[in-house]
Amino acid sequence: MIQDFSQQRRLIQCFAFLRDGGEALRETFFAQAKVATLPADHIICRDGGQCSQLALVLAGTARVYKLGENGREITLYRVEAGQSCVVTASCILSRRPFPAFAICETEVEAAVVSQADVQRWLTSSSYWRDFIFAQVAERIGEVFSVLDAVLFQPLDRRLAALLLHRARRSPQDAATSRILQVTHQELAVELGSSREVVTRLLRDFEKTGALLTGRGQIELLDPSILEAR
Amino acid sequence: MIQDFSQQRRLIQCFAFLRDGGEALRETFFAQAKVATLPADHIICRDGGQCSQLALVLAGTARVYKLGENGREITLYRVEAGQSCVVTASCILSRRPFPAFAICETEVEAAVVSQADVQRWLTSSSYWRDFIFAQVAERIGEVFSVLDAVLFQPLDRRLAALLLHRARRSPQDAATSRILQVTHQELAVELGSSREVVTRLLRDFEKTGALLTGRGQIELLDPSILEAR
DNA sequence: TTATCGCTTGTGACAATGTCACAGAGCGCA
DNA sequence: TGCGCTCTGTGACATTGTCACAAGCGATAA
Repeated sequence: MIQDFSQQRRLIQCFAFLRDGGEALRETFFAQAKVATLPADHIICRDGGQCSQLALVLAGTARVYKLGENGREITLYRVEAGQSCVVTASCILSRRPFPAFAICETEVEAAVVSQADVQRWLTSSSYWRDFIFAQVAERIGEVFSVLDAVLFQPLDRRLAALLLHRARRSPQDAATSRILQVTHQELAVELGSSREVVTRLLRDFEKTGALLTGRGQIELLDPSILEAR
Repeated sequence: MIQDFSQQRRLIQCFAFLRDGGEALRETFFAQAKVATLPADHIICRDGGQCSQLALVLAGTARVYKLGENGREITLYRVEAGQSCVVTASCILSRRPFPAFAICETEVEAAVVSQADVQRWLTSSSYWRDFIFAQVAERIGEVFSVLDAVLFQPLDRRLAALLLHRARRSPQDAATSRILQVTHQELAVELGSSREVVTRLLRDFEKTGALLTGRGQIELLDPSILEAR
């Protein structure tokens, strides 16, 4: 049960289906859902584990990734405010194990909904249904892109794209947005590669003058070189 | 409209939701669906294309794959009798482009359902809903496995597993089931690798006495060697 | 029969990426 | 200052992908 008006307001802001789905949906949603806060690094679900509840993220981000036998891993996608991990939903609804790991990257605040409610609202609300299927399609699309990148894109291009993407979404002012706080290991994990390979590629980029590397940070000097990849 | 009783019977045999979902679902399904036959090699959907209808396969198999810039490709999964490509469904319901290619591997006979009906039955039938979500979860699981294999499994092991899998499902008698009719190129496409690499690995397997290769066929001599991979 | 054509297979050289082992550099902290 | 931890750098080697090209095999036409 969610009684706090400010929480209700935030949920409505984050999730359009609550805004547009009508009074009935909102009422049953607030009656049935709970808000939970998970600390950073909390493991939400293990590969092969069962999930019993669907989380709708209000704040923070969770990362969904695959872990290989050798310890290498790759990030599949992130679940951010206003989103939900619907792979969870489909696992809930078909009682299958979750096929990856999910972990809190930051502290995560989320509304938690039971399997029964997820199912019930599918019949009663077209807005909820649209939300769920939009999320399903989005995640499938993201995973397909990852697969495409892994198989068919050269790693230097993928690394360049990742650096540019990070620079774009860094929240600081223009002056510091060119300095990324990130380790080689973190980049390798995003790409599903290994740290040494990332180190080598960064050295090559550095030779061309595209960037400067330091311990735990990368300064982009000439993004156009990276864009050319 | 599907009036032919034998077609109705076959559909009910193939799809449990029609058997268990009640008279009302059956009636509306047979009233709204059509049966279509597509020739082998027919392209069902291109990468980035829109899909407007959901196909429920009655006979034959369709293959869903990703195609890279360089011409390499990888099979993601197959849609066989009793199944449906629900990635299509989620694309339909969220009006997103389909993120891969789908092609008829054999002649395919399928019941075709409009976007509106897919949506309508989600509200009206829990059996239809369960069917759709079971398919979604299954496909997601398959794609996740492919990604896992590509990133974390050595290719010789994947090739060995593929050969054993083919041998198991080959429909002939025990004597000939050890002879696979398949080209190196076809194996490469399954694995998302290249023909030369498959050729090399097969040569290595041949050296160990695990199999014999001939033009367009592979004879398994000692499956236990492959299982050890 | 022979010529020819298309598909399939074989192979060597090289490029890209992953793995392993290990060394050193930077940084916080006792 | 010295210790311990994380992060980075590097060489050697294994695996996989790419490219170029040759050869084999089987069907069909001449």
